[in-house]
Amino acid sequence: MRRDVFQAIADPTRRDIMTLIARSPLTPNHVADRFPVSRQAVSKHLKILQECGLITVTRQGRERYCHVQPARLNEVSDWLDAFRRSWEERFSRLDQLLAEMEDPANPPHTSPL
Amino acid sequence: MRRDVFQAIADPTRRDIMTLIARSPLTPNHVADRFPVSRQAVSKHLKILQECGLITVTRQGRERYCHVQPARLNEVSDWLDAFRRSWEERFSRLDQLLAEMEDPANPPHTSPL
DNA sequence: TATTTGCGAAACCAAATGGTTGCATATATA
DNA sequence: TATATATGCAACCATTTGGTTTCGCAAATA
Repeated sequence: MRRDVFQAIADPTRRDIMTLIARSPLTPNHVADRFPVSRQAVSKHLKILQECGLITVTRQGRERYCHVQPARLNEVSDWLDAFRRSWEERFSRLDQLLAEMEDPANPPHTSPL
Repeated sequence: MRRDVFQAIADPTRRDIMTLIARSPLTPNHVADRFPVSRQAVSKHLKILQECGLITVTRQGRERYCHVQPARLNEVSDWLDAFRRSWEERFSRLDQLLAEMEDPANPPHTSPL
């Protein structure tokens, strides 16, 4: 099974869980209280987040606290940055730009980010 | 079927396709040449990217050119920004911080991004 | 006109996903 | 000690995913 950060945040519930426990660590039960699915479904989401390092869990007696690990999201922003660099590189390649200007299928004036 | 930007970029092949055509628009066949899967598999990926607005396709005779639409990725960076705001808010809430310092299950010195 | 080329659509398939219910276990508490 | 609480794990299920092969059709070309 694929288990990477991009796949982890593809699910809207998992994104919401991340944002929720970013404010303050919560136990699985408290997290589950905030979502319309079962405790076990949330538990699965937490396991996936844990497996790709987006959260860590510390035990405190019979309770477990889920803490967010924000640094792991750098993988996403790094990819976004690399993508944007590729996009901007397009405008610095004169030959490419000239070719596009002569070819109506490749409009050169598509707006950047 | 879910069809949003997060789900679209969850697949590594689709991320690579995005980065590839960010440099310059390509036809589906040219895109497929760059990947180890069949042309039809790539065609499906392109359809998904198109359905969630990450690429647009212009026709030129019997060829189609796939163009990246970078602005749609703002949905991702917007979520990252919102998440980081939530994370930073954690440090501005004094009561929360004090509670964490007294509770070893909630370490207050977890490193930010 | 006959053929090649570019590409989408459909049918099919194994695996993954996101959910459920039920059970087990460890820790608090009465 | 008996009970309640917090939580993980396993089994099961329907749907989605990512891939394949096959077919069809429109546009270019011989």
